[in-house]
Amino acid sequence: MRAEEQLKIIKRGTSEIISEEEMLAKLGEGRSLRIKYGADPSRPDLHLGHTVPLRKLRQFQDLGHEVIFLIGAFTATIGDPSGRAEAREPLSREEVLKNARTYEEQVLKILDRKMTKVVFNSEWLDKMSLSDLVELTSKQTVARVLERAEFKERLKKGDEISILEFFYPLLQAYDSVVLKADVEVGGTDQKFNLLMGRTIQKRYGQQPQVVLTLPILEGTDGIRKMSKSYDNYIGLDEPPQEIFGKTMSISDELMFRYYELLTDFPISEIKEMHPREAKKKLAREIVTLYHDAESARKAAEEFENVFQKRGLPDELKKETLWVKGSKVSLVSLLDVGLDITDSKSGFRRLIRQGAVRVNGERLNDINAELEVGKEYLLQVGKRRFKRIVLKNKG
RNA sequence: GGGGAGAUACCCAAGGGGACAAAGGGAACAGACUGUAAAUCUGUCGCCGAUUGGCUUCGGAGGUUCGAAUCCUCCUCUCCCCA
Repeated sequence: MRAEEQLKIIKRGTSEIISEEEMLAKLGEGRSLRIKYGADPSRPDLHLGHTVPLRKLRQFQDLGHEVIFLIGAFTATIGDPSGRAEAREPLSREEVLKNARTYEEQVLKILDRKMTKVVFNSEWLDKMSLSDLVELTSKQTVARVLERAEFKERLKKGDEISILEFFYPLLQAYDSVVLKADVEVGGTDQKFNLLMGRTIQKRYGQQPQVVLTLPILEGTDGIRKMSKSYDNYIGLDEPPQEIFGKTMSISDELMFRYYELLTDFPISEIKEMHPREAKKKLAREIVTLYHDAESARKAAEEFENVFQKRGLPDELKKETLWVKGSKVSLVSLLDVGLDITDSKSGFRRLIRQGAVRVNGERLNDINAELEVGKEYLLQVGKRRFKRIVLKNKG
């Protein structure tokens, strides 16, 4: 494919390409480019936010380029300051390696295995000698590193910055030197680090990599970036119904954003649809991508059943709870294994607020009792259901 | 090396001896409204009981006091200024 056409495909959904001319020139060489993408294996559970760059990498692969998936085994033991308000806990080597394996598995749901080379930066960073390191540090100044917005903010706020963290951009840049990367892909929050790669590559006499940044996906709250620690994420490993449900709960505005960054559907078509139908289509598409079409169909069906028709989920397992006597208070069931809310106080609170239903009847007595020997359908809020059987343990 | 400021619940942040389980905001959860939307409004938001009760919590360890998040001592950590 001609370089211009490739560029057009690659440009879609990107935030910035530095620089487009260089990109075009590299594509024009007609060889398979080395596309670097660095991953921090500290949290191996991938969510939709991670899929944005991964999908971009896949596009490169489909155009015949090679993806070098770099696992920051070494750097993860330091801790990356990116997008963090505070210092990150370094990981042990064992944890990193274990996480990396899980990571790899999940990543290959999106990437083409044949076109992906997985490497660990510990391979070369472990062997680096002190003089190598000193040489590296001599290629950059403190002032330049301090330019990084992240550091500036933290300095201003009076937060700590460890010297180890300070090294991070340099090491990441050095990775690019070792890998002779042609392109490095990352989120916009990585821009500084990616650009550092260019500078350092030049200082080591290499052609600088092209930097390609992608927008950071907002989480389900629509405000902050998708992240496990904000609990606003949709995980790839989550069950179909969860993915479907979470997707349906996003705002309409955010839906278009998700369409743009997570699918290939043309936005103009989506805008003509009823928002609810459009959102369902999106939810089905996402479930299909990370599970399969059949699961997506089922999830949609169940969703309609539970939320639109106020019915019950399909698969509601019956749980048996063993209790003493002939009657028990509802709240006390938490003591014998009922897992429907965190604490008894919390449970009472929910009852008082009218959030609890037993066999479909709204309950408002916090001392309500259930009869042993019978079967009950418990519901807390809109989404939590439990079918239980009470049995006497004598 | 010297001087100063600070550490409060999931997060931010007030409180400077009793009315403090601790203001306010955010997040979260629930109710109303809906398209399970979002936005909005209302309520809840340490744990255990329940009618006002008990227990554990304000960086850590001790101490003063009838009584400490608040005062004292030591320790840990962070920041700022000076050298």
